[in-house]
Amino acid sequence: MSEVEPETTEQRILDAAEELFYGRGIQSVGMDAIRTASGVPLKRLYQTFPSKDTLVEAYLRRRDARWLRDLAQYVDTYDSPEQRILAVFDWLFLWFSEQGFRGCGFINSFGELGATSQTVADIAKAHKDAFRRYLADLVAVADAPAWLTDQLVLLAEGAMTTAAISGTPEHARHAKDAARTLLRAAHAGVVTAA
Amino acid sequence: MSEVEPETTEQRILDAAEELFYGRGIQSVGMDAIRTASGVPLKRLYQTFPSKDTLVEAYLRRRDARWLRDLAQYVDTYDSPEQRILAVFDWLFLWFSEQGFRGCGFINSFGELGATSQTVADIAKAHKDAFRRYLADLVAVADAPAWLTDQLVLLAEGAMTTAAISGTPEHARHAKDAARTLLRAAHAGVVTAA
DNA sequence: CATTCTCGAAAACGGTCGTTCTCCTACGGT
DNA sequence: ACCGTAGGAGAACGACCGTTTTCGAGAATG
Repeated sequence: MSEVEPETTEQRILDAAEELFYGRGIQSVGMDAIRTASGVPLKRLYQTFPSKDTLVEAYLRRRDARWLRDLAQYVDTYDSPEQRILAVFDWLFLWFSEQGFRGCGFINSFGELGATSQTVADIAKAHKDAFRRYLADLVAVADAPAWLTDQLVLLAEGAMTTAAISGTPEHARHAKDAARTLLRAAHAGVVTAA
Repeated sequence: MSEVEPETTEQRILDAAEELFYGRGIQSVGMDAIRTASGVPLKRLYQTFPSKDTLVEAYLRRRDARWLRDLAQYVDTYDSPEQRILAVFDWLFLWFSEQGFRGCGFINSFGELGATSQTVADIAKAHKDAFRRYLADLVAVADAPAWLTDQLVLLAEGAMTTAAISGTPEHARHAKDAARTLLRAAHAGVVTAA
């Protein structure tokens, strides 16, 4: 019962791992760096996560769940279906403005390890699918055509990578502007087939 | 004068390096794999590129130039300013459909090494800037407002990452549909301010 | 107090990687 | 034929990394 700190060992490891993996890339971070950052000795670290691969997997899964939860919490502060769709891009702006923002952790890990690790590729795909399903719900509630979802996904994903590489959050505003135009066009029944 | 093959040593190295770096990620590829794939012995490899870092840099620079050149060549087969803009997304579809497509090499290398190597981060940024300038030209010639450029960039970048992770090229079509809608809205003078 | 057990710090191990070096073959010039 | 040199194949080296093991300092128990 020496639980002085509220944080469990697993959480301390995952906190350190997330900051390092996200901030520097996965392969650039050794287990020793995670040990130093978390203060958890190597022995206990390997008792909690039997390999670096499992730790990477746990990092991605926790980040996946928290990212979608935070997004939904923000969107839930709006009522109007149209505003809820646009709120997604406001939330992106807040995220892009955070110190240490370095793009989408799943796009980054897919680019780094997707060809090597099927697990990482699958988790990234599942994350993007979940995001797409969330947007599809918002679109359905707003009575917009289903294909608007695909367009909004592209704007959001494009904003993430562009914001990461350029280092400025303003691209979320541009995405929101475009989303508003597409939303209005969809509601107006403007069919954009060739 | 034993130049039987038209390829120079440097080209053979870069060809092998590009296929491996792009296909598996940079840190996952050792110099020995490049030696095997290129058939160039290690000694000559290091005479041509004094370190892995310089080889990575050369890989990125050559890919940058060729990518933009290929895009422009395709777009140049169209005359109408509007069709030239939309042709960008047709070219993306062709690119996404190529065997071994694994997303944008610059987004990938930025996610993997951008935090560690300022050089890689700079090259990725320069590549995206050049792409943006190219789109800005197309937009200007089409007499569309400058801010349309920002929106088109987001659609293109989003299509790249979404196509990479999902593994299907259709997202280029969705991006083209959205681009057409945004282009029409811009020409109609629909202001999308809040 | 003696003993056993727990646990953290750090050394050690095996493998890989970037880079250099060695050795050997083959050829060119005289 | 002989020698010098270039060039290629691969061993070698030093550093690092993921993982395991050792060692010693306490705490718990009799």
